Amino acid sequence: MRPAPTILHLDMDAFYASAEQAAKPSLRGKPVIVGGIGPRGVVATASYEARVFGVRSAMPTAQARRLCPNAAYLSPRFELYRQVSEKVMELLHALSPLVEPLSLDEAFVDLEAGGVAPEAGAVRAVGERLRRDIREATGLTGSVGLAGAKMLAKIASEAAKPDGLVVIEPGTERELLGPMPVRTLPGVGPATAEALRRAGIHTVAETAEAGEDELVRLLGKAHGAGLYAMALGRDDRPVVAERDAKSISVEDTFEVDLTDRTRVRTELMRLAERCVQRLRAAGRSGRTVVIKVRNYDFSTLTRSETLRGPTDDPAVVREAVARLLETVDTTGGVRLLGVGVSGLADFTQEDLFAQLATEQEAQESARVAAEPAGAEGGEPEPEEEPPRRWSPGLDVVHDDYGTGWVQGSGVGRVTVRFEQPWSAPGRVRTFAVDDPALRPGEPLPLVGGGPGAGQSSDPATWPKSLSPGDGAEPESGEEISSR
DNA sequence: TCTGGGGTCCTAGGACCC
DNA sequence: TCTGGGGTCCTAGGACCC
Repeated sequence: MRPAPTILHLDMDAFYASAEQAAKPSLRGKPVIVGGIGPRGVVATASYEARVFGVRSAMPTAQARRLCPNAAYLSPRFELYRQVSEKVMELLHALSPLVEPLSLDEAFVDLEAGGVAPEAGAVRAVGERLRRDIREATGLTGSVGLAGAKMLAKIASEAAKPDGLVVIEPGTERELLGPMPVRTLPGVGPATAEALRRAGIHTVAETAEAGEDELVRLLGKAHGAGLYAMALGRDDRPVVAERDAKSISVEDTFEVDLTDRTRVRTELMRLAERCVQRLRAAGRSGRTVVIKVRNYDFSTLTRSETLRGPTDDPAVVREAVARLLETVDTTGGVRLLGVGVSGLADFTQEDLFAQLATEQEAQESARVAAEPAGAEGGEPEPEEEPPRRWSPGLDVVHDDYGTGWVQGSGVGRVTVRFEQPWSAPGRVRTFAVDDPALRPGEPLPLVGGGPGAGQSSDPATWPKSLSPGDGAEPESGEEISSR
């Protein structure tokens, strides 16, 4: 516990939903719900207008639709959220070298390490200026908590929401925490709260009164001792800058349970492929392969296998996944499948055969890719193009009407609203789902865009295609002259 | 009401080793 | 006759967080 409130916690307000409202003028002031759109989706973020109807994060989307049928239901656009997040994190790094991101929209900052005077007035001024800078740079609001410990800074930012700032002066924390429900403390979820409730413990003060021994008996060693310290307001955890990931995983929930064993296998192979792609993109390799299977009744199991050395070879991971699947009964129906890799290392060191095979494979596919289409004499690759999916909320570009977003689709039609972050609310038009004039777009900047700011309003200058590599190739002349 | 996707940390038992 | 103690690794499951 520091003598001054020099730990800052930033939490962006209803982040995904606010970003969507900033991007889509017609949604400002209206209930917006971002999350899974399908029959088994859940709410990621509800705008404050939607929360009035009782909609909350982690609620099934089907339930949200009953509570708030007139909200806009949008698929998440992580590309946009990442862009905004990067701007926010930049502002935090300007305050201190010690920044600990917790997610795209949340982070701790150690202001003491940033040289801010350890005094309430000074840290408050820094917090208020940060909030102004964030609004200016992103158009969004964030709430700030300041305290002498992480836990308290986080409780403070929660109390500050929305669009506020709260300082907890060291010395006042026990008085403040005492009457709060145990669920306020970090690490107390439904299960812990229930265990405590059965022991007659409901508030933070009662938790402290129970004593460490009793809490350890109820909750186990690490959890009990940790909770006791928190209840006393003791929290010396340091702010630690970004750590390397310890595992990478991907998973899919299916709209309808899978019963066909072959289908289960092919889906797992697809997931293995996606997992390895992410592993490689991160420049990592891993030693333990995990599969996850959630059954029709929501019971979930995992099976894992540790290899002799770390790998990032898709074939090696696929084979491990196939072996693991053999140990699982899937006859009841499978709701979710997942593949993960842990035991991550920074480099690959695997058996020579697999290494060689991978390299040969890569050379082969590079050679094939270099061949002009149809040069092999056989019929050209069918190039199976999956049907376009127009998820609500996604960016699109139309040859004549410009940039907009998908408002909805069905029965062969897609409805698009044409507006930009800097425009007035736009008009809606409907097209055939396979209209060649309509194509997927990219998120537009929330601020600093608009006509005369680098973003032309003339349709003739809009990108004709966003296929990978298009327009991204360096000019060959540039490449040569740069050597 | 019927439960996402991406993570982290902890516990506990058995194997194995010294 | 029958049994120590501890450390580390692996596997599986569970709680929790955003």
